[in-house]
Amino acid sequence: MEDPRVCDGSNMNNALFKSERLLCSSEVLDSLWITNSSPSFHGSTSMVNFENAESSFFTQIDKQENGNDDYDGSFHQSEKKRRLAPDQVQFLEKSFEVENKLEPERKLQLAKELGLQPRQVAIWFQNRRARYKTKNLEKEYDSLKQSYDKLKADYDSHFKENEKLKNEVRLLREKLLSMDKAKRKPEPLDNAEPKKPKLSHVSPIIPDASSVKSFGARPFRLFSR
DNA sequence: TTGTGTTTTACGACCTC
DNA sequence: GAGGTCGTAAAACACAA
Repeated sequence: MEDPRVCDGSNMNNALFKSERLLCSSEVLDSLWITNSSPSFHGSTSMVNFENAESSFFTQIDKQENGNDDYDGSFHQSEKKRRLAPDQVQFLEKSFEVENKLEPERKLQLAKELGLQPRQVAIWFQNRRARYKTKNLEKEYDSLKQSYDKLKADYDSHFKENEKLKNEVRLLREKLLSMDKAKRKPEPLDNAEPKKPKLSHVSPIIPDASSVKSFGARPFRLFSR
């Protein structure tokens, strides 16, 4: 199996991520963790390259600040679904590369760093694992299909060869048979009577005339006196 | 602009440890 | 019981017409 900490480029919109996604090591993530007390994604200075997701980031932060540590039941009902900001996604991707499972402590830390609900982080990891699995299955399918195609090509080629050889055997057998026939039955000479087969060794079924005559000359008598 | 296909976020049901 | 997968709904997004 492939290392789950791969960079598969699912975040296609983020050029920054594209350029960094080849660095699949824990150092990558470590470099993203902010060691001082201020969360790395709080404040406008951290918001670069938001493209179309402009408003979501602030909304997420607001939610986190108003909510408690974990899932706020009213959150999903009152708010519309919003995409995470590219920066948040990038950070989560890096974290996923390091470890695709999420321990509670890490979940809380990521949530704090990103200004998200811990539940959102958990769900993001769940979905990310699902995407990873799907991608892996596709890869596996492609590889299996390749093997199958190769095997089938081999089989077809061997099948053809086999048919060819079988045909060759048939022709040779026919040739052999006709040669054998020719040996047993040579061509008759012109104007010659065909020879009768010799039947000397065969007992005659019908007795000849002489034996019948002698039998009749001497009448059979059962009781002689 | 709109219809449509794809991706992402979020959740419930169920499973495993 | 916590956290996992799986299936799915729905919002967000991309893009052709």
